[in-house]
Amino acid sequence: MGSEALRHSGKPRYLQIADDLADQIRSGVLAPGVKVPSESEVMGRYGVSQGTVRKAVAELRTAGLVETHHGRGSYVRSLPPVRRKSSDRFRRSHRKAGKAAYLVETEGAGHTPGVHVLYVGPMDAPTDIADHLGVAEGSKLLARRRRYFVDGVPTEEATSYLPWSIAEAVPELLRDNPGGGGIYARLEEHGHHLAEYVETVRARLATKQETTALQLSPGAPVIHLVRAAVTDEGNVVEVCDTVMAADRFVLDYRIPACD
Amino acid sequence: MGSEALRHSGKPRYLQIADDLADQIRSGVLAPGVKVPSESEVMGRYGVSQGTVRKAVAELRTAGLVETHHGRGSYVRSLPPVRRKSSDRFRRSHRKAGKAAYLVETEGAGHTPGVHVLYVGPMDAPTDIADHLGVAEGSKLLARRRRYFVDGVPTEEATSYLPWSIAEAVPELLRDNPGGGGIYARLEEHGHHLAEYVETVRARLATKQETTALQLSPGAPVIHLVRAAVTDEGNVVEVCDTVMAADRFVLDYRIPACD
DNA sequence: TAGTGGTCTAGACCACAGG
DNA sequence: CTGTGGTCTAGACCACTAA
Repeated sequence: MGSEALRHSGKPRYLQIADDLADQIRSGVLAPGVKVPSESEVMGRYGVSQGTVRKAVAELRTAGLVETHHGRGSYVRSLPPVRRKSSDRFRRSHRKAGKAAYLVETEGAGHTPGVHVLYVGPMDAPTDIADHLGVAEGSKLLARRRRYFVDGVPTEEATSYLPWSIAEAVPELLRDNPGGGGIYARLEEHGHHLAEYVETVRARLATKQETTALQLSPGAPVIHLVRAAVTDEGNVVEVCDTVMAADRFVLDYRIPACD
Repeated sequence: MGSEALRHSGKPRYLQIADDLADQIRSGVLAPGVKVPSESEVMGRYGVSQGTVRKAVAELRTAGLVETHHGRGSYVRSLPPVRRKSSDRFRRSHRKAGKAAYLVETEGAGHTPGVHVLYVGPMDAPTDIADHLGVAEGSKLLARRRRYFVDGVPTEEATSYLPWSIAEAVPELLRDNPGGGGIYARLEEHGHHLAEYVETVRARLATKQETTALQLSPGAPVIHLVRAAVTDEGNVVEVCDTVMAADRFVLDYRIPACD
């Protein structure tokens, strides 16, 4: 009985099994990409029922150690490359090189970047975005939604929102590729001189859609970052809403000391 | 059979039940703090077995909507206070008021702050901290570990590390309460003029210990923040390692645009 | 003690992937 | 087709909590 094993160790059987497997993964007995023994095999090996094995594997999944695929099996997760989002990525000098920040960052780390444009076009302002932009809810905005990849693995999904009145004066913004230096370069070329960026960072569990879009395990955490670009006049001309796979990013910020 | 219901909706029964309950919570039918119907009651109401109900409740738990207590029942989580860590919280002018940043932030939001000092004393430098401080691994450091509360609920655990050579010259740092303005004020009084703070932000799932310390549900995400305090001379005099319950914080950063 | 959530079983059927 | 993970049941026993 399970209760017997429980008395022996003071720990649920499914956690013992999960720890056993986790040790094998961390020690390299089960290498990244390798198939984890099937449920029925683990059932036999430990003499437990399927439900117990499933609970054990669920533990490993939320710990980010394995990913499960219906009909195929469970596999040890290969650790994805970590990208570092530094706060000086918005320097104008970087834009002059003509490359977007993510390209430089990713290639510099020896990885292959990729972007997929999901949508570029008009959209009614959602409440939270409207708040940031200082416009009415439901106002017409330009939305630019794209998904970023590193070595073919999706890591990030970002949507930029701009008031339509600003966007229509900058024709490049309606194209999939806004050109060298990205949309901030285009905005500054059209007289919107940027003074600062304000970022707010949250962390939470991924929604079902995000789990799919970013190929995450259920229960995996994401970083939700909202950045507002503010001009010299104090106007917010763009808001960028980004959802990142938490285990693939580290955010860096430099805060100058002041009085 | 479950398969029948599955065909009807294309959705697993346990998710239907979870969604039903989630709707009742969001619509206010089940208010914060209220007891969720017991497993046996839900079993009867939906005509499913205990395992199915448990999976549904597990969903609500990882979604942060509910907390379960062995032997007592499940309760709708009362929305926790959100503290806003603005990047200007380290201004010297705030320190002159004599209050620590967390006190001002928490009281300003209408909540009752609390601190519990867990440890103040010497410690050997862990590798990552040693890297930040630019000292050898295993060097003698002063460690100051404390847990922060909001309205009695633990929200954050932070450890400050300082090279022992610096700490021993500032006697207040060895006391539980370092005095008005916190350790940054003491450091500046002793000639360490701070030029900037560098923060690195990660998000991940809580470990077992963190789950206990911060009273989180298993599988809940945390924000892991490491801040280095840098002097005019470019020396790192303090590193603060903080783990926060992700759903209780929003981090704010202002990034000045520059060339 | 009664009621609650936590663990476990033995067996069933389903949906998916691959040979 | 076989083997895999995903869902579900009916029933059992345990551990914790509160009356």
